Amino acid sequence: MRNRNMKEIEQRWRTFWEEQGTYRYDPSRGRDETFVVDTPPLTVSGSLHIGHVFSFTHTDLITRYKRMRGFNIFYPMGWDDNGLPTERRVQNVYNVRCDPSLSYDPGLKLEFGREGETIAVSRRNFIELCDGVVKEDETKFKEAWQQLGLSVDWNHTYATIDEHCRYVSQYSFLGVLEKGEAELREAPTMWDIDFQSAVAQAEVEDRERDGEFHNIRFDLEGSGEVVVATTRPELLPACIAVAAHPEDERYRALIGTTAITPLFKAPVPIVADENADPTKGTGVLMICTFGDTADVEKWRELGVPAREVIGRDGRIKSAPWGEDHWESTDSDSARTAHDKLAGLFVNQARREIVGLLSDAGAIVGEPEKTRRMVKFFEKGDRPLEFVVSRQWFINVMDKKDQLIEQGRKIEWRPDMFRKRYEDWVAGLNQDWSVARQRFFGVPIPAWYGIDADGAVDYSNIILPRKEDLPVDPSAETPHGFTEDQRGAPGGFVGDPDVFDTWATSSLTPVITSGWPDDTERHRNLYPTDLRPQAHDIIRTWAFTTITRAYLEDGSIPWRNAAISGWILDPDRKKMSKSKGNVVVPTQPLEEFGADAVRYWSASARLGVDTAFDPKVFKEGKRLVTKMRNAARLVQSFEGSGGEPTQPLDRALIARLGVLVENVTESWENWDHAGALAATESWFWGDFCDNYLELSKARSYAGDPSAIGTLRTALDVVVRLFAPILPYITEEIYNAGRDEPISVHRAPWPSAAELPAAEDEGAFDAGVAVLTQIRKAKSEAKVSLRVPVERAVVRGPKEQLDLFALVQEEVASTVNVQRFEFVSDDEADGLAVTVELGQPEPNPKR
RNA sequence: GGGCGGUUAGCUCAGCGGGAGAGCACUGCGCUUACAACGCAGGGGUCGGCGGUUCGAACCCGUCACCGCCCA
Repeated sequence: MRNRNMKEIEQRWRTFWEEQGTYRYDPSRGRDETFVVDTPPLTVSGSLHIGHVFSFTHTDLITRYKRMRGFNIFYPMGWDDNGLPTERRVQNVYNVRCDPSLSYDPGLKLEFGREGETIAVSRRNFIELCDGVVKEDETKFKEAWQQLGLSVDWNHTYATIDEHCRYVSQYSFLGVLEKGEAELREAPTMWDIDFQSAVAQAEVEDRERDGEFHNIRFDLEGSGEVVVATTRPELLPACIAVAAHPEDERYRALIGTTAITPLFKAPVPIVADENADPTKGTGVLMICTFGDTADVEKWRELGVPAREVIGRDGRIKSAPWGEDHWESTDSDSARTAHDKLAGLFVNQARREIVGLLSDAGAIVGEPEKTRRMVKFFEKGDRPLEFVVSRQWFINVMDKKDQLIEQGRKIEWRPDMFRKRYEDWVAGLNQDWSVARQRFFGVPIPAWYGIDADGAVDYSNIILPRKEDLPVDPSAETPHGFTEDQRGAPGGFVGDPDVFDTWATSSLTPVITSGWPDDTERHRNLYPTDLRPQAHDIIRTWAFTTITRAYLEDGSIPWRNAAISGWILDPDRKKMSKSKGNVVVPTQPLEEFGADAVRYWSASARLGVDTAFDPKVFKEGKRLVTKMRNAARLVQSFEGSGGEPTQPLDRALIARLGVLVENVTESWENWDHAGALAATESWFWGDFCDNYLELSKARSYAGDPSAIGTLRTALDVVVRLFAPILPYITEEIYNAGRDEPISVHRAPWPSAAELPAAEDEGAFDAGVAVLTQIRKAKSEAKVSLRVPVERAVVRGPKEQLDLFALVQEEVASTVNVQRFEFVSDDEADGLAVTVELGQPEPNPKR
């Protein structure tokens, strides 16, 4: 019943806010009175979970506070729709795969949730399907955000795949390229064999896997042998050196000599390497092209050509043993061995080569079980491989110090996340790989020339003119060429790749600011005031955004980074779809209402991971109900009331002033949880439990001082709660108003607006006596209405005098017929003894 | 292995140099003219262990243990 009521309230005020434009940004106001939010573009991948609600509410809280402080709020909304999550979803719901070699089918109609055989579709058809799915999801998400009461200005909405974002993304990239900070490089890159794409360091995670150390005997040139330990024997054909720690006495003499690989008989140098751990395996390891980042580094140091053995499909490639840099002292047996591996997947090849080595007597002892860390694409299922490919990189390795310095100019809230950022930047080991060999994304704006022989000349990069952006090089022709030159000698070929999602979402502060064309708007909106995000994407979103801003003009993109924690399941595990422990917000929003869900979010401090606990929703709902009831009582008294003249009323106002100051300070310190706790405790304790009860007799009698105090207190406390509970506060604020005015545009309360008043201790004295009488009745197991014939209050004279100021209110609240005071200056506080009378007959019964 | 957090009542969490707290759960009482989806009251914790600084430590320092996250 009340649920439906709350739902009606939510619906009514949502409509009101939209009609009134309560949350609209005013472009005519200057930068210093504007508060700009850099909203996270939410990944549109099908479902919203409670963690999103949590962190987005945090953003809305501070935004609403700032709005009431008089700021002109710029609070846009973004959707991150390009990228893998959308492609995956489209592949699943339509059961298709993208085949760029196919041509566009304008009549393609596919049923949502289609079963049966997987259909291959053209790139353009695939993108159209992605566009469709994304539109639907955006509508659903928008509905959820509005229900939650986010004070977003929906006139400023962007999607990372829309034309404007493609424009900004490509424009910015061309600028980075012009500055010489983007490069096309053929280099070993981490590669996901399932998604068939390069991935960046930020998207990689280590997972622990079982492995086995195999001890492999290498002959030494001349005579002798050395035993190499490896968990990846299938990389033996790619071995370009073996390494031991320079301090390892056992092998020191071998450094600088040459070993011969078994099976392939390739001569390889024995080198010193700090990375070789003498305690692991035999202490001697293989350097291969490429097993890991350390191999890549060592390979660069050695300056020898790579022997690539793993293909983009994850299978072993064939190799021209005996030719070029595939030297072997016995090419025939090398070819024979290699032929047995070619075409196998990595793990198959591992078993195969162990057998071959074993047959050749090159295995020493039994394999030793081990746990090892293996690199995976965070969304991938099979280990990453390093493959040599041509990729676009943005230079970051040479800017670590500057990027750390940029991070220090930003206020991180809480501050510990600055450290997280700095550690990530300091630990970078490769430049930022921005190209993805995918389909649904912002195309890389480049073509490459084709020379007279028909070969692509990657050094001849053809760029679009800025006025032609955004472009799709696969479908559009570069300026000065004609479409029939595509793929022809002397012609061009389009870069088939798209940007990684982060390459575009790193630009969110300028996507919304009007950059680069609307400079006036940009000046008013950049840098932004607030970057809200969760801590897991500091290495991606925060890092890439700081990087892009630095590369563009040396600026910091935002003044404050407010970092939300995670919502964990009750076992303190991160919620994730794959674990099946995700809570969707629909049910809590329906059952408890938006204000209660927001209360739950607001009760957690920034940066703190919190276990999901639905009891807090209940608590929030209880507070909402309490407010409605208290407001109903206050608003039921006639008249507007007057100035507080009674000691109790003046004390309440004084205490309210202290509360306002404390709560304001909490907000200024980005501590919404502290603000909520203080307001709630004052409202529930001082106001409802004590003041409301103590003042009742006077209020019912129409005392202007009491009624004025009630109205003032309610008005202020409603505004204090407004950022957190936007619906119920709007409802109370406007009760009885003919023309509604939004509380969310009302000024934030200040102590100065309150009538001057003092609290010398009468309130506490009254409450102390009140509590003791309540307790006495409770212990006597009688109703609070039972009269007290005589109550003796003993205590220091000073406190008795204070109590005397409010004794009538206490007497009427707990039905005391006569107070007696005993002065005792030795006493610690006020002590009350009561003599109870007979219960009055209850007229209702 | 390095870094960063955390460990406070049965649960979820505040407090961060001078009274050990809130909500929920539990117990008792009470339909008191805003509220029984409520009110009033109560029980329950050597604030992870051990050292140290201090007149005084949950709070500062050191150390250990366990949990989580980030990175190797």
